[in-house]
This record gives sequence, structure tokens and C-alpha cells, in this order.
Amino acid sequence: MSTAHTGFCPVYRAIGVLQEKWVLHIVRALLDGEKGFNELARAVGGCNSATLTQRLEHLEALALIAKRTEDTQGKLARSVYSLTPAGRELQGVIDAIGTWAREHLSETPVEGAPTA
Amino acid sequence: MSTAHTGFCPVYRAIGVLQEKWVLHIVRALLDGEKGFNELARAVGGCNSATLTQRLEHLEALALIAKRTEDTQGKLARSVYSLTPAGRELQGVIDAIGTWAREHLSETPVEGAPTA
DNA sequence: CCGCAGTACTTTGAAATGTCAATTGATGTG
DNA sequence: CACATCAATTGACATTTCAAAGTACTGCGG
Repeated sequence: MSTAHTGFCPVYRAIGVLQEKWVLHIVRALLDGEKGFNELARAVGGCNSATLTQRLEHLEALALIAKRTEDTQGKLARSVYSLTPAGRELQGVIDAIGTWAREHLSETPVEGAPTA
Repeated sequence: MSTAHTGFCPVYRAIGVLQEKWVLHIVRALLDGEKGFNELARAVGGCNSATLTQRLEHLEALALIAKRTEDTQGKLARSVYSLTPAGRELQGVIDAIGTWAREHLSETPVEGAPTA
């Protein structure tokens, strides 16, 4: 994505991470407490498993979330996802978005609304 | 995207807007001052004109940016894009991202880095 | 006057990305 | 045992973004 022009600006990189689809939703859901896979899928509202798995791996690689696999006894594992300290500090970003949204995005028409 | 589950949460909608590719970059560039089309394209760093046009239209529809077409004299028009008050208040969001980025994203490996 | 550069886009087709539906394999419930 | 749930995985499909080229117009140098 040619990060060269800015001389490697952290903000540029952060935007690159946060604009990925579902990322902010995932963080927001996890800010509310750790969750399992399907639970998280429902919380973010409609992300499918393929995308979610992928996003989760990416966020784990960036150390924003942590995956803890509790082995109940056998092989089955309930995976629990939670935020790392770095991830939790995204609360500030979510809050900023929340503040802005409540002020400026309350009555705006939505293009993705059910037209039919 | 099924906005139904949250009962129409403004934060959910805001995230939907802000996670669109280049949106945050565009806002950040415009926060620095109004810009023409090509100028803006260079400032955001690598967005192609088709996408930029589309994003700009979307953001204008959402009243986050304003397009002013200065007709020099004939038909030629230099379009100048600037933030509306609502758009300018995204400064808070950009700041939050900036703060977070400087603290947690300075040395993180980048998955999009040239692997070869 | 002619061509080159710059303005703001639009068009094209291909590539990247995201989504869906079905499926897997394990486990617990009726 | 059939069925639902959990955490994914797979492959087809749809959408999004891409780079490059083209359009239409102006201003500048030669």
C-alpha cells in the first residue's frame, strides 16, 4: 500500500489496521468482555465465520487480542478471545467514535439500509 | 449488514462509515487544509481516482466533506474539497488513533510487508 | 499554434477481498 | 441415536479496489 511516502507514519499504519472490515466491531464487542467464537460472531452482528477467523488471526498477530483455548478435557476446545492491554486501549478510539457518532450521525440517512 | 440486531446503534453506523477504505486517510488529509482532487489523492497516499471519487461522493452525501467547484471562467473547474463542521470533529477520532498508534504500534510487524 | 503538463474525473478489466452456505469433527442433551 | 452447539474450514460467488488509459479542458513554453 506504499507506506513509503509518509516515511512510515504510525497513524497511517493504525488506520490501515482499523479500517479493515469488522475490526472495530470485534474490538468493541471484546471491550464488553471476552467471548467465544460464535458468541463473538453474533455480537459483532453478522460477520461470517471465514472472515471472522481471518480477522481474529490478524488481530492476534498484531497482539491486540489473545486467544485462549480451554481444553475442557478431551480434544474439544472452546476458544475464548479477549483483548490484550494494547487492544483494550482502543477503548479511547471507540469512545471518540461514539462521541462523534452521537453528535453527528444520529439522523443521517443510511445507504446500506434495506431499500425494498 | 443487518443493523437490526443492535437496534440501530449510532456507533455501529459510524464504524460502518469509518472502516471504508481511505475514509480516515481522506479526513486526515483534509484536516490539514482543503485540497483539490489530485492533491488529495497524493496526500492520502496511493488511492486511485475511481475509488477516491466514490469515497468523496459518499462522504459528501454524509455531509462530512464539502465540494466547492471554482469555475475559473469557462467550463474548467478546479474542485476543492474541505471538511464540514461534522467532518472536522473527526479530529478527535484521528487524535485517539494517533495516541494509540504511537503507544502500541511503533514496532509491530506489518503483515503487508514485502515477504519475498 | 503545437505539444506538454496539469486540472478532474470516467472507463475498463483484472485482481484482491469479503461473504455465503455447506461441511467437519467433537461434545453434550433429550 | 438424532440433534443442536462449538470452532472452524472449504469452495463457489459477489463485491470492492486496483492500475492504467482515456476524456475534456486550461495554461505555459517554444
